[in-house]
Amino acid sequence: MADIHPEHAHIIEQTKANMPSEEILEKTAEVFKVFGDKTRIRILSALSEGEMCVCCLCDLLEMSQSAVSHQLAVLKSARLIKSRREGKQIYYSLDDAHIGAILYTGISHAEED
Amino acid sequence: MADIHPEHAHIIEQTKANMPSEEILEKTAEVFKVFGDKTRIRILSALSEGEMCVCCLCDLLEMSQSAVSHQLAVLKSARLIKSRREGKQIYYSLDDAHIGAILYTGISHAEED
DNA sequence: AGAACATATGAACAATTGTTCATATGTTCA
DNA sequence: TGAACATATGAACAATTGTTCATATGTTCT
Repeated sequence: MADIHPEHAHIIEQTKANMPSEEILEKTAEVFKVFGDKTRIRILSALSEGEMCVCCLCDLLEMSQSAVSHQLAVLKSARLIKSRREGKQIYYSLDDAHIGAILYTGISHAEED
Repeated sequence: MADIHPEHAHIIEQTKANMPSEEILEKTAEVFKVFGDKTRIRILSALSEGEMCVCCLCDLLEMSQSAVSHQLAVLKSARLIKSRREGKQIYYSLDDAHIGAILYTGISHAEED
């Protein structure tokens, strides 16, 4: 770690003062981390069309029930999706509109260039 | 993988047809993956205040020059940031306004509840 | 109650990732 | 040109992560 240049000290302090707390930055990274997996993005993208049961997701994604369930658990514990039981099946959907907005922002960025 | 229920086949096809291509979904996950690390979020958050040289970032984040440089390389190759040399120092900044928007969306979500 | 179905979950393993250490590259100034 | 400074980069290692396999839980229907 290099020495602090006196003329930079002000900028550093100023920037530090304006940044969100470490706790918020940590939480932010955790949220993005959950979005940062192809399987989970596929699930979220599917659910952005409407709620869907686990077996539909398995068929749609062509993945094992176990793999899908594990990722659904990750998404749910991060509160990106919620579930509702109807008889034997469990339907998942995006937790709120905010999630769709984050997803859409990321997809838009990926679609550029 | 369970058998496809006939009454679900339509929903599955419909959803699949509306989803972005696998390539886009893959790219989307990759972008979020880059956002999904605390050190990189801290760097992006600092840069959202304005451009900053590497040594300032090291001081601000209280991290080694090597660790910061490695993450700057990751951010740059994902085109989330860009750089500009001025003498011995190299200044980094967010690549475009879109990056700040994605960051802000994530931070807002983390700030809720 | 028991069979069949839908989903969840624990353990294990391969693959990926972030940091550290050591060193290389590129710039300025004497 | 050589010393000092600013940044980049390769190798190595620990830690984290996603999938598979096996099995458990919970629901419906007869």
